[in-house]
Amino acid sequence: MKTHHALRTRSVRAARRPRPRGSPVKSTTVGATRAPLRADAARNRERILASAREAIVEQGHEVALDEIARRAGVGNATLYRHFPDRESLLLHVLMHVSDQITERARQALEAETDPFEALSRMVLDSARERIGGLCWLLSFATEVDGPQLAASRERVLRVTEELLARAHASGQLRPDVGAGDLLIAISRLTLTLPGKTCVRDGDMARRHLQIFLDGLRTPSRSQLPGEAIQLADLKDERH
Amino acid sequence: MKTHHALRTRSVRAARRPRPRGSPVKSTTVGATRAPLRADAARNRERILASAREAIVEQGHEVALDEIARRAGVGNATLYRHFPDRESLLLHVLMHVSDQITERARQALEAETDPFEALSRMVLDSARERIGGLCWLLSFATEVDGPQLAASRERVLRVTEELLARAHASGQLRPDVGAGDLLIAISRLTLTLPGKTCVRDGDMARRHLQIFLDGLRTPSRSQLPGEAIQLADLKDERH
Amino acid sequence: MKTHHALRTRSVRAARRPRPRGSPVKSTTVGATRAPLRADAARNRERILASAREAIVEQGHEVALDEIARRAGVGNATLYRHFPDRESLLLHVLMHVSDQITERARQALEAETDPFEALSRMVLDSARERIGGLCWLLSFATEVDGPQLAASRERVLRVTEELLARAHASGQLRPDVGAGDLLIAISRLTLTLPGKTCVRDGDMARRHLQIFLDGLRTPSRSQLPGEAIQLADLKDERH
Amino acid sequence: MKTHHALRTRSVRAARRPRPRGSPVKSTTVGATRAPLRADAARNRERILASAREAIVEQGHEVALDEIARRAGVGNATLYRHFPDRESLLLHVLMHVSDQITERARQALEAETDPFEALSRMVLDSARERIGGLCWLLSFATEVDGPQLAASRERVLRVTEELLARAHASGQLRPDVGAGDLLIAISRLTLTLPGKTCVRDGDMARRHLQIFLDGLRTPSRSQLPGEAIQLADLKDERH
DNA sequence: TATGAATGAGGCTTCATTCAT
DNA sequence: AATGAATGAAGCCTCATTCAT
Repeated sequence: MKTHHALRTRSVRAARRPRPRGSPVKSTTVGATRAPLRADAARNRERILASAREAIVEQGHEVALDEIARRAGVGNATLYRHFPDRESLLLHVLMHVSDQITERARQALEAETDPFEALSRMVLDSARERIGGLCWLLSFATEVDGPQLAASRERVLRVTEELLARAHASGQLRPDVGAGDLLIAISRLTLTLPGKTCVRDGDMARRHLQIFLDGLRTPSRSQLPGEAIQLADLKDERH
Repeated sequence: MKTHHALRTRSVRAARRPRPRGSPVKSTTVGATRAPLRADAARNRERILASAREAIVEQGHEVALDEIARRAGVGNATLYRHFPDRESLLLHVLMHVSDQITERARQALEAETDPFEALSRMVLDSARERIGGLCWLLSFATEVDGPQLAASRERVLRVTEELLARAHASGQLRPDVGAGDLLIAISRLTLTLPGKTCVRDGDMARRHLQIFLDGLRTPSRSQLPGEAIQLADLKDERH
Repeated sequence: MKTHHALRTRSVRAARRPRPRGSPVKSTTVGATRAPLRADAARNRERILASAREAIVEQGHEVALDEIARRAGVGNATLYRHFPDRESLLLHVLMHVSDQITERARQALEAETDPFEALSRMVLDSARERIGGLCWLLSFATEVDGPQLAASRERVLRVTEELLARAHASGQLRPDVGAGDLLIAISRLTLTLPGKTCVRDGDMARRHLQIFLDGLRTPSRSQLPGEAIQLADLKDERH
Repeated sequence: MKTHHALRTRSVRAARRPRPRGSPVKSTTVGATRAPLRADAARNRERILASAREAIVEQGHEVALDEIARRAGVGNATLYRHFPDRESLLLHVLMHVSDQITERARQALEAETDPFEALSRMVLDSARERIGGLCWLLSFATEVDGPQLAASRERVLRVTEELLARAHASGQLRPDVGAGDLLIAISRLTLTLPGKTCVRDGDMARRHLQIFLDGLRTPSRSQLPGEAIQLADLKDERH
């Protein structure tokens, strides 16, 4: 009875119960704020998200929710008011991260004239977000928690493809890599290692991302096994 | 964390005893099986180790021990008999993995004439072991659980340094990387991603390791931030 | 017993945290309720303590915590919320018992004019508390779990010494006994016997305590082996 | 759902299963050895009993059976061959203790001319056996494990009554105490205290038994509450 | 609305007992 | 006959989630 854990490694029970749907997911980024959301409530929400991200980076993606609530300085039930369950919270953190990467990638596209430089900038900026969790977002369901997550996902995918397309076009990027390769590799190289509270983790991630980028440049120094991982390959692989 | 017995008679006894046997752990590499270990028991032991590795690869390093026992087809207590606690089991799995990597690296050193090829071979072979757990082993205590782990650790470290030294000497490897860089990057790029039971994970790992290797070649295509991570940097980083 | 984290991510987190709150333990004797504690929570807490005492008396000090929780009519985790572990619960039960004995001893000191009568009254009153657990309290660490226990311990010790001192001074108490003798003997003669749920246990305890008291009177009817057990002898005997 | 634990506090399961009867209980003392019992087997049996007694004295009556087996230097299954379950082992230990006390009491009866001296000697000798477990034997079922336990029980009861009868007759022993009082008090005052590995425990027991004896002498220094506990009072109180 | 408290399921570990050499 | 190994049922503790203030 294999259980393909996803964002809810912690509780198996959740899978058994009827998902308590109907949670008022509120957009965290740009348009269409569903509910106006009182000022203090909004502040709480942001603090929870920030604490969650911080806690995950420090202790891994299985942090206790109470720990997150404590860091945010709110009661645990408040956390649940904003995010009906663990999965929801994590997804929103990922969305947040994703959106920030998207934003930076766009800036890179605008600011950098050299396509490979733009790509590099996006990759190295991603390292700053630390959680190698983009992968989850990418490989994870789109419609699960409303269209916002899907949108967020689409945004980062599209901008990544754009970056790659330009880099490919410029002839600086080896042709046998796809957006999937890039995103997965970023995820992995920035993933928090279990059992390590190594301070230099960030440094290492940057070093290794740089090496990876160097390996992406033309002329290709090797023949890659398998085929380029495209965006489509990252969809629906779960379960 | 001082434990004051007396009020917790329940669980104290075990702690008082000098731990019956220091786990009969027979060396997984060379020879010298410590304990004769009955035929069926030995089979169980191997099945548990195999199941553990498999389960960890599939579900992450936090798999329930009961799950591992179930996969191995033994009772939960049997698992405990062989490995007195979670830590012990994981350490033995890591040791097993480490030893196999060491073995392959040695073969690469012998068989390959080209130093960079030898390095590549070792790196790509590592991917086959999947668990990006080497990192733990490397950064983890040496004397804690007997000399076997220390030995295992030293072996993989030494062979890695040897590979790098030769590659550096041949001028094919960029000079600003150390054994720490290599091992950490391998760990990360082969780490099982939470939430993914993606079948092509192995393929991806190999692709990305190859790209990483390409980035390691001379001439250096960039200036790396920070300093080369050496082996010493991986030691004692815990706690 | 060094614990090396990293390989046991599962259970480690809790240990890392500085233990959320230092148990809201309101003083059981005088005043100064530390934490306001909601009405129902306070009720639960009292019920748990009462059930624990009852269960210990009936089944010995190794009763399952789940059993205690069941008797109290609360979930097992609720018990944990109030008392983070077995030790904590038992200590609070002991504290409660100790404080009651102290209180009664003080009343005896005030009310009784005859010093030996005061002593007798304290001893016989102790029997009513049943749990021969004072001994633990006495021989147990003082600073370990906060100052409250230390205080509770000191109180009962001091009042006992006072009672003995007066009885000695009056010439009614044989000189070769100390407070340690008294407290240990009380502990033993009121200890719940394993395997007995004998209803007359209390009666027996009182009978035997009375006989013991008679043996304490002057003139001494024998020469006691060994030396008088003083309070200091009861300290730090653990581990 | 109160469970009246007796000799098997440890496992509740045992109570659920059909008692695996038919164990070849062999007399440990005088007459009628059922099975000849090979020499080495007999030696094992004695070593197990001795280790059990020692372990119980040191660690309480809940020692792990494996611990006892280890002390005896035999495999755990060997222990089970001799004593089909925990209960059986404990009962035989008690029987052993009981028989030794009986023996000493008889010697005291013969050797001492003064009846109270004889009583004292028996009481103080009992302290040497340490386990305050006689009580179990006394209050415990008689027919459970064959007639031998019943016999052992009867023997110690009878000799105790004889000692008391003579002491009463001599006018040295206060009249309001019975054999039950004596045996229970001995049990309690020699009971191993949980959480204490106090070396002076034996000293204390002797001191307190002596004080108790002094309290038993005439002239009575008080009026005892309740009635004298007779032997009949100790029977069938369980469950 | 926000929060402290309650809960039950589940994980890890232990141990009495049975099985297979 | 003796033993090492296996087992399943608890026990203790944790934590995601729900309730009641």
